[in-house]
Amino acid sequence: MVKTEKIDSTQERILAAAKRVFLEQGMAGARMQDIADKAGINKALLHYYFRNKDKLFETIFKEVSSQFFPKITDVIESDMPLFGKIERFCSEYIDMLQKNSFMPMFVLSEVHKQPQRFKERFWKNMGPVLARFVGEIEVEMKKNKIKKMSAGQLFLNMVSLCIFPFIAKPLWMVSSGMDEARFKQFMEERKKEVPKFIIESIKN
Amino acid sequence: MVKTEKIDSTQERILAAAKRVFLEQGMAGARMQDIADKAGINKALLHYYFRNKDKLFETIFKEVSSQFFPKITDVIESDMPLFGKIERFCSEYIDMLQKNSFMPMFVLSEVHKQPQRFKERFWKNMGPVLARFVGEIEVEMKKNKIKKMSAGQLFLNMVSLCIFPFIAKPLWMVSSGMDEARFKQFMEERKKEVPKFIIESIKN
DNA sequence: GTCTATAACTCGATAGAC
DNA sequence: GTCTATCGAGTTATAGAC
Repeated sequence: MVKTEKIDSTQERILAAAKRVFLEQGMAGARMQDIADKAGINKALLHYYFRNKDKLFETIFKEVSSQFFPKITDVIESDMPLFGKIERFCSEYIDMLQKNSFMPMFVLSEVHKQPQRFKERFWKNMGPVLARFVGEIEVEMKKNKIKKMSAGQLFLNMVSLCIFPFIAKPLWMVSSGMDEARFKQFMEERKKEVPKFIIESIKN
Repeated sequence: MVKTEKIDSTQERILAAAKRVFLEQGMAGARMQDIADKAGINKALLHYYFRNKDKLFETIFKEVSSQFFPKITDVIESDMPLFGKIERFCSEYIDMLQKNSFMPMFVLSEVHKQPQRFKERFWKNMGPVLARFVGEIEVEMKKNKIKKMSAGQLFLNMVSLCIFPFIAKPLWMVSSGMDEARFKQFMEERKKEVPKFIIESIKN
């Protein structure tokens, strides 16, 4: 080996720590000290790697939100029939969120504070793909393959059913008395239940 | 008049200002100075009325989250048939959120940070009511009035469809290019669309 | 009750040695 | 690259006059 890759480099530990802290606390709530502690270094070194908090946040937000959307692209771009796409769209989405259940809260609460920034940096790729999906739904309606309704409303229904449970996760767990394992199982069932629920509603 | 009620008392102005600021910024992002300014007083006086930021926050959170759930109680406790309840549950809920679109983000992001606190202080009243509603749904399923599925999943679907659009409002507006007026109209349509969508899916 | 002034503190950021 | 020490801005909170 000519080059030694330090597998657990300082930079990587910083990013991992920052991700945890930002996802849990949001930009305003996160503390550089806390990130430094979790990365096992001190604040000065943190600033050495990422000039300031804003740049660090930016990096994490980019990473997180670029994971968050694009897997979906594959499904939409595929040549499956619509019901198949809906099934896979929902189950893939829920699956991804199960592995990253902090993401929706994080992304949404930051978009909520900086909508313009989000639009400029993250929407340009994803927008057209989703627009195409909505267009495809409209075509199926015109052909009377599915019930006629607003395609925008239907799309919003779809993402609501997938994403909301993860945003409401702490509330739901506390309210229903579910523990982590039970919640996981409940979401597992949802991968089938959600598309079934949707298709049941729109099929002719 | 024996007693003069100062209709726009300092305390009330503080609470109104604090509500605005906390709803927009969350606990961590809100500044006492900002609240004081919006209330037209200074920080010292703010501390005179509410010993510290935490106590002030607590008060607002209590007020906001106690508005957030209970209107729903009336609908659930009424003696309408199930489909009627679903219709009114959704339309009332969406209506309430239209007037307070910051609430869901606020409540959820704080519950997310302090789940236990929420459980202890705000769940005791609402829990049983919602449990009764879910129970009623189960009964209708047993009687084969509606399709059989998990009543918990159905209930979660219902609240997801109502609440999520308001959480995603900034994201949705940026993505779809809707302005405030168009979004309002879109939500107006949703008051009919959501219950229709649900009932279409569960009816026999 | 309300104000001015300021203490006390938190936190992001930098200087400078190693 | 990494550390210790410290600065300085911004905030919460209090003292004390009116």
